[in-house]
Amino acid sequence: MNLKLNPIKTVESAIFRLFKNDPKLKNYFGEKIDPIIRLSDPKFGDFQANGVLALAKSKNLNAIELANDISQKLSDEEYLGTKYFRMSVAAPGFINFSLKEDFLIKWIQSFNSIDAITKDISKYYDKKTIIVDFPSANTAKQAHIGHLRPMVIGESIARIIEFAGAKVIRDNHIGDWGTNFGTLIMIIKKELIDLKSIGTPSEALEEIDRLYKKASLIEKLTPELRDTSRNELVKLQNGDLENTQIWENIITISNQAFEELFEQLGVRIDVTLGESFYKDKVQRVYDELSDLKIAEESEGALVVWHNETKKFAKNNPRPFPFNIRKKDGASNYASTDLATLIYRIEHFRAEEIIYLTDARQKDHFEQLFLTANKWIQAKNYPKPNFKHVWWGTILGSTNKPIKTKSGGSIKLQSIIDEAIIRAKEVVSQKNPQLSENEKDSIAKAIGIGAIKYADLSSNRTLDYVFEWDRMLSFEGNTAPYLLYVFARINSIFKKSNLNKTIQDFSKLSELETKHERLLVRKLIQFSFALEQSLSDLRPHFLCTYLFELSGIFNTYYSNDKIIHENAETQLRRLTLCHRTQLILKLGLKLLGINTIEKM
RNA sequence: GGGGGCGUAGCUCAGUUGGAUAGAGCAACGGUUUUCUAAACCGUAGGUCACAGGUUCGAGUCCUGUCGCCCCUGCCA
Repeated sequence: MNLKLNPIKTVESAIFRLFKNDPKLKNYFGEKIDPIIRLSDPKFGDFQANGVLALAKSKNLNAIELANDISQKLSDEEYLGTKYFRMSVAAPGFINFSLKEDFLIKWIQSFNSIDAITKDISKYYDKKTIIVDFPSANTAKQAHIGHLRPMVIGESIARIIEFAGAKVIRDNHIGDWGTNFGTLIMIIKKELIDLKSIGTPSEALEEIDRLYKKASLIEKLTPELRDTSRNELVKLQNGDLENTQIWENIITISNQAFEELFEQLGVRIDVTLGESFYKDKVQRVYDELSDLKIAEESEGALVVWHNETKKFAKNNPRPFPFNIRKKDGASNYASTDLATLIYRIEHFRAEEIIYLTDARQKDHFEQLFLTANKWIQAKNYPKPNFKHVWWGTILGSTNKPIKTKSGGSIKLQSIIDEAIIRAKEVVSQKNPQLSENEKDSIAKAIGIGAIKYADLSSNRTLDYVFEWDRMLSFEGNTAPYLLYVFARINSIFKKSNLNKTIQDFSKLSELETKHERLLVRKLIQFSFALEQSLSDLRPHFLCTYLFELSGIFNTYYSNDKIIHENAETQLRRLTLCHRTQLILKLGLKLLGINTIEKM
């Protein structure tokens, strides 16, 4: 048997082979059937094939008889055989599959390292070039809680598809070319501010943020200043040296301040190409889309209608065009996104582009993709896949979007700081004997891990409620609970005299207890969870799995003594600890969460 | 007005894309430690899956309608 990480694949390919080779089945159903194999309730087995029911129905056959026929044929050595799988049929026509002991052992022996797992899973994307557009940091403004989800979800998705074999380019598409720069330059000149002398990047950014708010207020009181600002913006756009210098300083400060956050949150960025980079590339968008008659003038602006989609059709009572050039001739979000998209195809040879934003931008991306596809088709450009990965809002305890008491947005840095402080309080309380350094590094891992895990563990398309006590709790589906299991296993290895970095754990002796078997079966389900997360780019499937794995490990731990007088038993149980740790570390890594050796 | 999302236990959430008797965690109640980290484990209780129809062997999941909440709806990104 060719062992696959995911045994469902093995079962599936045996069924496909059967339907290809068996003349009777092939005649009746053809080769393109879907066996619909799913995990099943443990009392029925490990997996079940639900597809027989539909097949039987399509030809008016007795489903149980068909299921019996198929499962009997699968027992042939040519297909699944009987060494590794046990099959049974249940009403009204399910085929149940159980993994036999030999399979459990063989699987554990085969997938004994990250490399072994990587080798299997990297075929999923097979070196496809994928641009992940995140976290779209803004400039001249401090990061707030709204930046949390793009950083956390984006990083996790990037890691997951990278692990699945994609060549990932993380492109931070910064908003560095807005009208706000006129206002900022105005106030900076007016107050003779030297941005470089302010302090650290985040302090400087805070000052810029404050200056902008102040300037907006002044503009309201003295409208002449608004003209000054507009004039500064025009000068900037025309390449005025002094204004360009100020603009560059602001961008540099913003990027540096964001990098501090990326560093803390473990976000990696490959390229940072903002709107300013595309400012000389939007003309091509206007030209080509106009020439192709994809875009047309409307109320002075250049827009794209999509008549095949009711919502974006021209004859809609309340029209909703894709506006790609404002009536004053300026570019906007849409023009830049189109220019960016073409650049990514031509320069990066992107085969897939994943955009990460919140739910409110769904219409924009629907219009963007419709427009891009028409453009690409007309010009015969290479056509990548487009995906919009979106998410809901972070809510406060009142079930309204989370805000500070005064109604402002909460700074991302203050969230991180508070998480670490809260985590440290708990660590100090639980383990007062640790050194201050140890407490700090543990608190950092737990605090940041907790924020991230809270964001990732529920379905991203839903809103979620931000609750400190829950995310930092050591009970339930939380980062601390998972991290604890990891640390606990470390402690076992320390107590045993086996060095897990030297020992290869390549053999596994016969399993003895029910908890050993349950743990192995759960370990085997890893790839299933991973593939679920991959198929829809939803990390919460992986979270749910890791939580369940941890629970099963804890049960195992409290029932089966691992440090054992019998050397063989001890080695086997330590091997299971080793694999649990392997999967936990890998899974958490894919979520962007660092493990800690002790806590 | 139009479009989209959501509604599952007191609370926070899962529910394997239509499968077998709807699951966790918290909170509540009860139990487990001379033994590898009790930051753990085990148990009890808690449900008209918003409501009403429909589709079929089979619906929390798909379709229609109703109610409720949230978001988007021409030049912000």
